[in-house]
Amino acid sequence: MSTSTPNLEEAAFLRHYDPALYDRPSFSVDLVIFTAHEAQLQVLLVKRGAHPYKGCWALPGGFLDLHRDSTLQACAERKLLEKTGVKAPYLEQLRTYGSRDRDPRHWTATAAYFALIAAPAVHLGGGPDAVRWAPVCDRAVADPLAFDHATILADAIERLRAKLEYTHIAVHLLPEEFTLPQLQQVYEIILQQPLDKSSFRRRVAEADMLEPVARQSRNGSGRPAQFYRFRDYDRRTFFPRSISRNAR
Amino acid sequence: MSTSTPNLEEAAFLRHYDPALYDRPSFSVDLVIFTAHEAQLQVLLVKRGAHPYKGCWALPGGFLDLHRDSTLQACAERKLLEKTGVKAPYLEQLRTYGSRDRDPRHWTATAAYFALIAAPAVHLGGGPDAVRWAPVCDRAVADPLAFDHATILADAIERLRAKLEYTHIAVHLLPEEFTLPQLQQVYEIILQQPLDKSSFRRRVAEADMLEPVARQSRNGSGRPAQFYRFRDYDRRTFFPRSISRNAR
DNA sequence: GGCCATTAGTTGCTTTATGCCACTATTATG
DNA sequence: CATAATAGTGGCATAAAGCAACTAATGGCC
Repeated sequence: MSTSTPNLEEAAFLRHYDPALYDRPSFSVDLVIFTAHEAQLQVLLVKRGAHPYKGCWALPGGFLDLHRDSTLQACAERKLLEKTGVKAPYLEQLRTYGSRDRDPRHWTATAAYFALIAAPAVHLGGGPDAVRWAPVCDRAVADPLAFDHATILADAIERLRAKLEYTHIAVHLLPEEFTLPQLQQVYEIILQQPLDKSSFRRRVAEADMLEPVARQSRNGSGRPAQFYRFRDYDRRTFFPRSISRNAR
Repeated sequence: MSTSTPNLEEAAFLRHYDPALYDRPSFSVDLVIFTAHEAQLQVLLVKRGAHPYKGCWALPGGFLDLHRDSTLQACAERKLLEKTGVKAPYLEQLRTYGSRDRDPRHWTATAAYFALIAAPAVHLGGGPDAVRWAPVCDRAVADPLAFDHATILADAIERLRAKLEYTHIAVHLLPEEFTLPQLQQVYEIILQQPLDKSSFRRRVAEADMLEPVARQSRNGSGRPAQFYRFRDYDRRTFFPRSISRNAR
């Protein structure tokens, strides 16, 4: 990214030569990387090292590399790998934010993606940037975010909540093998309301998404819980009803 | 839009001058404009007058104008107005498609929007382009479409179907005043299955979205139907359950 | 006018899903 | 061996959805 102002004479020439070439917004990809950890939904933030918003926390991201990235999705996958060192089990485009005002320098657009990863999978601190997990509380994090990243984050949380109702993406916030109480806790963390155990289990059973594995938890006192594995990561099936109807 | 190939020497200079300026994909906005007409879901297509895909049907759209459009949404609104002459009651971003391959010339990205308008509202044939409504059958139209527009269309239909289940956007496919049988027909057209009249009306009544107006239909034989008006275009309320559960 | 076809709109019963709460099961701990 | 703690099941009251028969209001036709 450059902070120099365009040479207007040159720009005018280029515009004449090929209008489509010059009339392009600066285009980047930003990531909203979620994990569920310690009874909280958390999002990965990086501290900006350059102006504008220098020193401010922001969503990880960066500009497209037209030579390396053959698709937008590939660019998002590359940046995710660079930031977290893992290939996320779930990565989905959120939407694209484009306006003259979102960056004080010029017209910019950013394609926002959101990713779900299991908390233990990530080892931060690889690069020189300051990186941290920030707990999400009521559609936002405690710190102010650069650009329109607070809006992007709020939209991502809304999308995540909505998709929890009719898809099984919650499993991607857990390790490959997990228990039903763990899964229910993920739902409760994200929907921010307690769910009825009996109804929750009935619904999960009806969806027929999980297969038991020969393993049981040993978490201190109490009856050990059965571990399960998500049956088919490719299949996109739906709950017959909204799961938040199981609220108590 | 230009079909000339970039001057590589010049491009290299510009890249040196401002890497962020040159490393940008060509960026456009495409529209999926839906209407419900004659018991079919229809989508607006234009015939391409330039290469590539010259003579092929395509979704309407075009490049951003960084001087006129302050946001992506504004650009979509402008193009919609240019194509249809109306301000659509519903316009929503679908997603952005970007890859090296979708245009044979170079790396391109397009932000796709979908719009819903009432059939009688539109008067086509304003511009020199060939424009037509194409009936949608099973997530596609009869003709092959330019670029990846068939994919975009399929995604738009999927989004429309999904949103029909939990929002009231269907009303935007009808004139301001409409009858319940008309509304039910819109649902049946898009979901492609007959719905139970009694359950449908019960659900619409529970949602409390419509207010009756002092007007009745005179459509040939049969009892005249009550007209209604959508109560609040701004409010985003939801059906408590998926409406397609009313399938017979 | 009277009958019929046609479409709009209502009612009530049956079936299914959900909310709720109590119950059993299996472990650790003292 | 009792108790606390967590996992998991069962049953019943209530609410919603499916289904089909019913009434209502219009135009067309004799």
